[in-house]
Amino acid sequence: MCSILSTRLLNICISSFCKLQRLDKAEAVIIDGIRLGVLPNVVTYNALVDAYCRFVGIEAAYAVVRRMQVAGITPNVITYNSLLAGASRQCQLSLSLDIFEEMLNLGISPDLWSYNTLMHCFFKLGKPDEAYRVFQDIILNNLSPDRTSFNTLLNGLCRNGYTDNALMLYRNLKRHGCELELITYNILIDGLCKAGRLKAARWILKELENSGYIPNAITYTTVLKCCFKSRKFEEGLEIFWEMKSKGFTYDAFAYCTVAGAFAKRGMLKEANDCMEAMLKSGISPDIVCYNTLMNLYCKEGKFEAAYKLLDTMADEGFECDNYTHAILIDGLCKAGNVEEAQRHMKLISSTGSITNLPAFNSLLDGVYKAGHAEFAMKLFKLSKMKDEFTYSSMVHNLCKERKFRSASKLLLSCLKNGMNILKSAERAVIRGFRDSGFRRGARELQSKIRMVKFLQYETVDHEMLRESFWFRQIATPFLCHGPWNIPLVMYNAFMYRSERTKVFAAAYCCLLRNKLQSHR
DNA sequence: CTAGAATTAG
Repeated sequence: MCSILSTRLLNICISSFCKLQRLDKAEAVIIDGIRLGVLPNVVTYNALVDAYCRFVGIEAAYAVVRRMQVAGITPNVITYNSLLAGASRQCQLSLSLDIFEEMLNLGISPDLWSYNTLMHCFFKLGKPDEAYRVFQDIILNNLSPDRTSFNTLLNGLCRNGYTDNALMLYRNLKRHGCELELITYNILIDGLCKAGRLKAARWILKELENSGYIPNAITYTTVLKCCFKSRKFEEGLEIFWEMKSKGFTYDAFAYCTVAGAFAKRGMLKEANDCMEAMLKSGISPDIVCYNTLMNLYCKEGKFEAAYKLLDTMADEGFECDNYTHAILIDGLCKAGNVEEAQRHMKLISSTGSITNLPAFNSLLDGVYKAGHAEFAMKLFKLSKMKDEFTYSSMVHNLCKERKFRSASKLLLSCLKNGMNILKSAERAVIRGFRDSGFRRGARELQSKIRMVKFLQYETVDHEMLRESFWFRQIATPFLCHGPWNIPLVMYNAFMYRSERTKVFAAAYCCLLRNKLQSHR
């Protein structure tokens, strides 16, 4: 009895030190405990594994797992959930899969947390199919998805372009009387805002308030960002003042959003004031704040200050990320110092192997604008990674040189690759043809664009239809009130796929179960 | 395990 109590005390001690990121202290306490005859158990080691995952790395966490095995303690689901969450946090998909497999091999059956984490990981990596398969697994393993499962699903659907499916899932959850959390509404509002569907977002905001919740700082920041994105600057500022008066500016989020919006409008003084107000209110800057400041210094042309900021960041223990480098490289290019930008690009590509497409895009644009058109074209052709900005920048630059034929070729190849191009780039080429007297060329290009888009849309659309259908069927098994209300078309599809029918039935049963439980 | 901020264009 005594030893159980002591181990419990030990665990409380360990978990406190782990939360404070004092892993050295935690380790010391374990050694002291062993010396005094208090042996650590699974709980002790699990706290350590989680802390190592969060603050050090997966490898270090695995070292703890090996240590516990040596000590004769078998890792359990919670150990593996921590490892899984750690890998997911770092977006290491293959590692997550390995961990999951290892877990299965050891005969540890995953619980809801394991599945939720895995699902989140797949969504984060832009693999909604895999994520959906995980959701299927939850049901096939006779587990009931909880609120977090649905929140993760909603968030993942929104982030992967399935806003409609997310909305449908939301409606069905609501219709079945599931109690929604504030976070659920926030997820949806953010997803809808980012998809540019302001009307729907406003509607959900209203439903949030109708269900008795009060919008929190996150809701406000989401709406704030949305205002600036849709160029409702004044409205955004008003919301910011409201946030201030309600005490929702206790962290850096709102300040960085507003400062970023000011900077984009060229109102550098106001942006600076905003950041200064933030620092004055005692918020300690994080990496995003530093990047926002970096952007301001670059836009103002204060490169000395920018480099000094790099030193400050290093002193404070912050490592530069892709944003930092992209901002600096873009700033240097826009200031006409392409050589320095190239030097910095070389520096970051020599130290890390991570690709930084925004930085590359800025540099490419800078090189072209500095008069090295051929070199830029060579870089463009050599690069494997291209996005809509890469193409748009090239098209714009070609148009400036009045090379409309090459520009239109590039534009069409961009669309054929299934990528969008900025509307401005499209307009530039068409206007270019028209203004230089090639009215027919302009018309031809327009119809070609329409054609390519149509073909693209056709293939994409079928894909989307099918996808959305499966999502509706499984991820939102509550689309219909019951199997008896399924539209005939869907019913036929169920008949073809007995396995999916089974999943649907299981999902429906589990929903009923949840409903019954919540009524009790 | 789930929600908000920072970069490229216009």
